[in-house]
Amino acid sequence: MEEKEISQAVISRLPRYFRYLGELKERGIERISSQELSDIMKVTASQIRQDFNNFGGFGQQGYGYNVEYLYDEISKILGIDQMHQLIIIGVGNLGQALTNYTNFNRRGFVFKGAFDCNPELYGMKIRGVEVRPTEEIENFVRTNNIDIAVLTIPKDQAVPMAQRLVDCGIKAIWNFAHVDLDVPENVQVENVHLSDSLMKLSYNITRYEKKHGRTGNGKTGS
Amino acid sequence: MEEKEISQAVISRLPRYFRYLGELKERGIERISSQELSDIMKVTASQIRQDFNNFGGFGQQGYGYNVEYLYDEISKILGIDQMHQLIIIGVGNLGQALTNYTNFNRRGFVFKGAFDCNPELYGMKIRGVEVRPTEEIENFVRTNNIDIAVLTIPKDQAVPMAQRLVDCGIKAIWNFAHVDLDVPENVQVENVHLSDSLMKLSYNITRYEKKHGRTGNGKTGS
DNA sequence: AAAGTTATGTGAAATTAATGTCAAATCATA
DNA sequence: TATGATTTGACATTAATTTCACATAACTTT
Ligand SMILES: NC(=O)c1ccc[n+]([C@@H]2O[C@H](COP(=O)([O-])OP(=O)(O)OC[C@H]3O[C@@H](n4cnc5c(N)ncnc54)[C@H](O)[C@@H]3O)[C@@H](O)[C@H]2O)c1
Ligand SMILES: NC(=O)c1ccc[n+]([C@@H]2O[C@H](COP(=O)([O-])OP(=O)(O)OC[C@H]3O[C@@H](n4cnc5c(N)ncnc54)[C@H](O)[C@@H]3O)[C@@H](O)[C@H]2O)c1
Repeated sequence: MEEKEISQAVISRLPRYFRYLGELKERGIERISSQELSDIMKVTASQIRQDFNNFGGFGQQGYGYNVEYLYDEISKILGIDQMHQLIIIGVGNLGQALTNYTNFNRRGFVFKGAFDCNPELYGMKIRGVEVRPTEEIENFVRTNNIDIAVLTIPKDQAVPMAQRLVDCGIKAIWNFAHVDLDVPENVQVENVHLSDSLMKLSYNITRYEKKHGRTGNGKTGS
Repeated sequence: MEEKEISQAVISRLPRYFRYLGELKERGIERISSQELSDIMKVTASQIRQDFNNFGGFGQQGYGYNVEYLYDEISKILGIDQMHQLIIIGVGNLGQALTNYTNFNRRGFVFKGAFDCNPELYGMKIRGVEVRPTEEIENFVRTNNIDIAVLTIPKDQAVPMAQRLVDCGIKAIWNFAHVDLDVPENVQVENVHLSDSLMKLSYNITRYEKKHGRTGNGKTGS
């Protein structure tokens, strides 16, 4: 059986489809055509059909797509029909914020453990999740079938920690440290580089102002 | 003068170049060829040259690129040679984590104000930034030359809040709420959809397991 | 059940992005 | 200052992605 590789460009769009379909579902809408979805989402109907067709025909000619069915299929494609066990490494500002966020749960992402190297944090509980010393990571990952490690530690710590995670059989790393991780291909990495995102925003501000001749609000410190 | 539009694909790569150049600069390295950078960054030398050339010739034939000069030029392109004034709207888990993060400062992104609708938070200070009632947003944005609003409020609040920000002349919105904002083209939006990012990770885990036939937490186990 | 309508799925065309190639400029060196 | 090595910038080529267009299947209505 020939499984063709789906491009990441397509995958990146799936969560957005999923979100819109979830909203339609909640509003009790049963069916939708690629054209209607196109109007709502501001992407071409053609792209919508192409995207879905990568995974097989979910629609019906003359009818369109069944919202609930399509929603379920996308959730299967994304693998969020299954539970994922997470641990968080680095219980600082960002680590705590993520652990406290309840909405990941609703998509089947469950925080099972939290780890830090700061002894003062040991035993502290965040939404029922206890903070443990980093020494326990390896054992915890293995005995609790952890899929994903969330890395919210300083960047110089992230590289060796990623290696430890790889060595104890983690499946994926959600990396918030501002550094590239070099891992084998059996470990998936998704980077969230917030500074990069902010810089892109800065570029777009600058570009717009250049193009439209507004030099800005005088600013530069003041 | 004909200013050709640079594709967002190129822009997305600039912060990464910037990061690597910063590291080279700190290590005291003066010059680098596209081939050397290619080896370090794992992108083709051709793409590096092509990317830089979008903005004019920064290199010298037979020599390569001057690290510091290139670093400075990219920082100008990204607009981070200038200060940016930020406000944060929604001082919850995520809002506080972001406000506490000192590294944005070093790139010229400065938090000038924080706003929430919860009266219990008014007057609270986060790294010297005082939390104010949302009613004061409009006036604050105008009198303090705020460029960027960071939106860390629930998604149903984000849409009307974005409208208020647009109306009082904000230049950009850094949106963490899981919803698409519809704003005029003079306002730049950069979305950080963390759930989308997690779903992509989930997809890649699933894809890898499908491809390699490991259904459970079988481990790499060497 | 037939006729007309709708909207998918698909292959082809167009566009956009990435990679490969090489002449020409500059560097290093003797 | 001449020579050979290096490396960019520009252009050509290839690959990937998006859009177009339409035959075809299924729906709806009479
Ligand atoms: N907070 C933000 O808004 C933000 C934004 C962008 C990027 N980041 C990145 O996220 C990471 C965390 O940021 P933060 O603001 O939460 O930092 P933080 O200092 O608040 O927290 C870091 C935590 O990691 C722990 N730690 C350090 N080394 C460790 C190790 N080897 N093993 C386990 N725990 C360790 C520390 O004890 C601390 O509790 C950093 O890499 C930062 O660059 C954060
Ligand atoms: N915390 C996370 O890790 C995380 C992850 C992904 C997405 N998000 C998104 O970020 C946003 C904030 O998440 P959070 O975890 O910080 O939530 P939170 O509940 O901790 O904080 C939200 C804050 O916004 C304030 N608020 C609500 N409505 C407001 C309004 N109209 N004006 C001003 N302030 C208002 C609340 O009083 C609260 O202080 C949400 O949209 C959430 O979906 C958060």
